[in-house]
Amino acid sequence: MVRTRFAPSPTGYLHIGGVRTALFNWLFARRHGGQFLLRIDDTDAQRNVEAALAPILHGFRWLGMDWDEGPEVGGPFAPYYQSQRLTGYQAAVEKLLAGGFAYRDYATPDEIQAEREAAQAEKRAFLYSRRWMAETPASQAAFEAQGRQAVVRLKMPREGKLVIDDLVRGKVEFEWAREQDHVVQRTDGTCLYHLASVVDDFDFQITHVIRAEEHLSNTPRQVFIAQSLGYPLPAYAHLPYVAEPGSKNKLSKRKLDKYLKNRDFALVNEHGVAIASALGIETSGDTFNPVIVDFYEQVGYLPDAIINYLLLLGWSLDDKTEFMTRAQMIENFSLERVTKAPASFDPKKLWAFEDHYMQALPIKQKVAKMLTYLQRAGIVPAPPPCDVGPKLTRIVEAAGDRLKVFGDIIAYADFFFRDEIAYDEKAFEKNLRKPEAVGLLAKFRERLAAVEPFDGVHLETALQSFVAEQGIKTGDIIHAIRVATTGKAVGPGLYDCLEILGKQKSLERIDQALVKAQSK
RNA sequence: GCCCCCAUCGUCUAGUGGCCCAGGACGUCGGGUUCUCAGUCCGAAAACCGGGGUUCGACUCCCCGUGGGGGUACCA
Repeated sequence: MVRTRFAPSPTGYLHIGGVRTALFNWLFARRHGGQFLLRIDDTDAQRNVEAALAPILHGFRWLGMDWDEGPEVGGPFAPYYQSQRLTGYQAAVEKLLAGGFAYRDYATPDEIQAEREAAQAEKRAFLYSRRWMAETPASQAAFEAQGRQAVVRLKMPREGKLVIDDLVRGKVEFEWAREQDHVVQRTDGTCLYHLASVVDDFDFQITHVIRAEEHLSNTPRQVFIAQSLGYPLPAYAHLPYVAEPGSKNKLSKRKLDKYLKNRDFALVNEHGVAIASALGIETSGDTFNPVIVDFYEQVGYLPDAIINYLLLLGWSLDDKTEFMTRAQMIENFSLERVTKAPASFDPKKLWAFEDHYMQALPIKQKVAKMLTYLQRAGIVPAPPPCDVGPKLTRIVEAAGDRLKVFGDIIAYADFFFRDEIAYDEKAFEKNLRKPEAVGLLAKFRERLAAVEPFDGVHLETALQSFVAEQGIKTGDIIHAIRVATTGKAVGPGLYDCLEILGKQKSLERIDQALVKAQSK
């Protein structure tokens, strides 16, 4: 039976790098028909854990990574919150102490620091002298009489070595004598992460600890704790971290300013921020950006695109497979094929996956989802009038693969639904300021009024014959019509635009543009 | 300082001693198609960190550098 876990801290957001780690855990568990659980590392958390956890759980659900045990779903080993498991940690500390695997230490932080600095000055590895170690009640009392307070430290072995057979990295060796007597319990009685983590992994019967490589160096002390407590060891797999765009530095949420200097990152960010602004979402600070999963949900990316991209960030099936369904991912995932080197996050490639998945999405689903975006942006009223559906379907069809995320519909649909039109002034200047252009547009307006039925085929015929008669090229008139009727320089095919707009509205807009063109 | 991990095109990667004067994808550049944009089609440029070994033969194995990352906390 395989059991894996992901242990988020309730921070209020789900980090893209964390999702990658969670994904590999989830995939591995599903691959082997095991369980994936969520444990909440909230030992040093402040007041509102639930509020800070909600966006994280929401993100997992949105991405389709279900957990078999953990918050909200419970499970046989509940509770899954570390803050509620303190007595278990305390018991473990007692056991360590009783077994001689740990000791009460009365050194002050300054005294430890002094020893550490002395070792460094001599260029040798620091090893605590254990001068303030109390092993008997008598020495305890003596130290306490001096007003000293105790922490509990691990009494690490000082000879031999540890060999870990890491599922990603292979054999990794550590000399025990290089390992510190780490603190497992503070003077105030609270326990530290490593102890808690090991106890929980045992209690939850975790078989495979799959986590970021920053924990590789921490593994010896965890192994020591586990062995001292008589626990069986889980298998370990240390994943490379996710690096910054275009660099090998670890991706962190704190360096947003730096990432925004990366062209691709900035582009993806701006695109998302524009959509979010139209939706009235707060986009300031470091709560809304491409490092955070919520960004993608709000802007309207597809979970499958995110997952597929993340899957390939540090893992590959072979030399060519890029796109995989969930079932294929589960069927093929293996830790042996995880890369050892860090992989940098490339927003442009994520964008390419999004593009692919969006184009593959059935039109009905696109329309349904995009309608909610138009409503949220206030372009379409909340219970939509019944004619909106067919019209929106036409728009989505006409826009085609220009729509990369659901939120893109806002920019493509607003001129079809809104009465007033916002002109791209630059395009207007270019195409509608010259007298010839205005003259042609005025002439074509009359031609347009006679087109019947007002559909793509007839519109094209009308325009082509007009062009032939006038002895001009299509390009000489079509841009003027586009700007006049849609306000923009780019967009879906013009015949589609006119047809969707309808004759009346098309003529009105041309008239309006002619007035504006001649005003100035 | 000490310990550990890592190193193929700009990026994600394939490669487990000869199939590699290194393959795929994203991106980039050039061209075709087109009313714009998007797309699509065709084409191009683009990498084995450096130095020593081992071997008939190294991207692949070993050693030494160099570079990057992590740990060394009464953080997680």
